[in-house]
Amino acid sequence: MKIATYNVNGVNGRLPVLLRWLKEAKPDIACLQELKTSDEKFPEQSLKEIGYSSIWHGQKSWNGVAILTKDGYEVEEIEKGLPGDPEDVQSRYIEAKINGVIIACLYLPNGNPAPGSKFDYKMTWFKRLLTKAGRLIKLNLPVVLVGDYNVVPTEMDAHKPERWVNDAVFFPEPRAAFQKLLKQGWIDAIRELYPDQKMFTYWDYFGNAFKRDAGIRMDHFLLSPDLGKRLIAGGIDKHVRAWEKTSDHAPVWIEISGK
DNA sequence: ATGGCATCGTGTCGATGA
Repeated sequence: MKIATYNVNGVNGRLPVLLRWLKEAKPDIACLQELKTSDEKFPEQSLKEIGYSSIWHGQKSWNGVAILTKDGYEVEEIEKGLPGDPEDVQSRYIEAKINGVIIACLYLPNGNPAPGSKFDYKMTWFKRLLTKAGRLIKLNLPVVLVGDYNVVPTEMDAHKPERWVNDAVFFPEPRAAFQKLLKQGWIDAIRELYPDQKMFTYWDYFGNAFKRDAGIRMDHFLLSPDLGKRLIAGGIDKHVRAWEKTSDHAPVWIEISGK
């Protein structure tokens, strides 16, 4: 089973790129972030026409997450919105059970400018995620905690770490929180497959960042321990970042053995 | 220290992102 994640940065503006990538990559499950659309304007029909069913948690203009599945899979929606703060109106979390696997699709707050209130929100959200992740891993079920974490875990995950030291994605606090997730037992799938390689999932639009390969790795697949044993392949669809009208992120995918 | 570039909305610029 192939599972992918893609921060589309506007699902309607990006629709041609999204459809082209789906037809090419053919993931069984695709988790999307930064839909930037209200629920009403989610392009359900266009995705249906190429064989994907969707569940989504949208929000006008900002944020938004979705889980797409190839027709034929049964999707049991579990939750929209991350628990822990009823006042939080931002759409950044959606969870479903598909084919016996719990898929938690998330878009962690960026947190810039840091320090400040947005950074505080990032860390509060991260603490709620740690609580949620701790509960999920205790279920002893196959779980995928996947999406745009807005965290560059280590220096190896940045082309030029110095460029990011004043950015919330590279601040010590979110990096420490990411390490806490790993300590819970989650496996960073891409790092597991490529322990020594610089692997990027995001490149700035400006300064020819993609051509210079001046990227960072912020989109992550965290796998529950049992799923980690079923990990057989994974990668980054870097070529998609070179397409016309493309997102600043590239899709990331993994292949899990079994049904 | 800043901007670079791109998205969305009801706009022709501001807010947001990273």
